[in-house]
Amino acid sequence: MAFAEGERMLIEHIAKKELRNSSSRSAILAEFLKADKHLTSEDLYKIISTKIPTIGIATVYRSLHLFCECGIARELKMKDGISRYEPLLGHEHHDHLVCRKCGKFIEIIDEELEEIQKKIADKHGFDLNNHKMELYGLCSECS
Amino acid sequence: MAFAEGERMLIEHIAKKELRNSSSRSAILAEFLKADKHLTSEDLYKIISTKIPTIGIATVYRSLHLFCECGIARELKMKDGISRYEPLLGHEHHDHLVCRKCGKFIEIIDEELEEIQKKIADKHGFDLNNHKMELYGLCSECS
DNA sequence: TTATCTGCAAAGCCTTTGCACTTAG
DNA sequence: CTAAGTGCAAAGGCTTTGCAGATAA
Repeated sequence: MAFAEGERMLIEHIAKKELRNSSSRSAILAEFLKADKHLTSEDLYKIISTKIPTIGIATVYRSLHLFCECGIARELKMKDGISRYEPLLGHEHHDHLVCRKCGKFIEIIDEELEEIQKKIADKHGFDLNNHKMELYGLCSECS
Repeated sequence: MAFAEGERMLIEHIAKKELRNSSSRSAILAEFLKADKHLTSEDLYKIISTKIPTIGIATVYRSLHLFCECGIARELKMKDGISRYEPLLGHEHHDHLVCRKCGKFIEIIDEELEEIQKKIADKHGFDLNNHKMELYGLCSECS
């Protein structure tokens, strides 16, 4: 279960860095994992606010950064300049298909693609450890 | 030659949109194409400033947007949140290999990759018209 | 107790916009 | 002359940071 795993990863990270457990952070993590999709800091802030009305958006940002550090989340800078954060747990390494009209976001997992990426990196002597691919177009409903 | 082509594209766009020719804009275009690499607005602003000291960065931004509109340039939002603009002329459709350490930027052109992207889009009923891929890792000199 | 965590507001940073002036057509 | 282009400074929008009070250990 993603939640338990995420919680474990966060706790480990906190232990390693000698940070502290906090109820706000746990709540933010829980909501983030529950949503299980790409969220902006604002999205997450709104969700948390319904549970913890006094929370500040700075805490959301600080938590998201922490989640990225310990591998629970990944930050994506999209075309609109707004960062989105996506959970990595239970999602294999993937890319995105984005509809230019309705904004639909589809996760792609493709073996063949991964292989080619690796091949390209090798050819240029790169030691690959991350990548980002976004395909933009019109989805079947919008075209 | 990229410059002549870029100038032609800009002029056509200007004609179509009933805009006007301006010396600043031409100078910005010339420097942009001369650099022939990824530039931030700040980079380009500095370059132009040496030729036209009175120019404002707003004009650089406005020009870059125009170049993107007419297909001379493309805007890339990178991990650091700063937009970079790259010339499209004389460069086939390509992706990027980025070194996480030294920032080296390599353009990739790969037929096979393009095909797979198309295949993936088809599978999901998407009509693809754009994509962005960045592979992050360590280059041979940095690893 | 002590260092971390938090909310708040202020500051940062890149980018855009309003305005009055300039300039192309 | 008219509408687009420009520089400047101010405003925007997202994100980060400083600070004093709250909280975990």
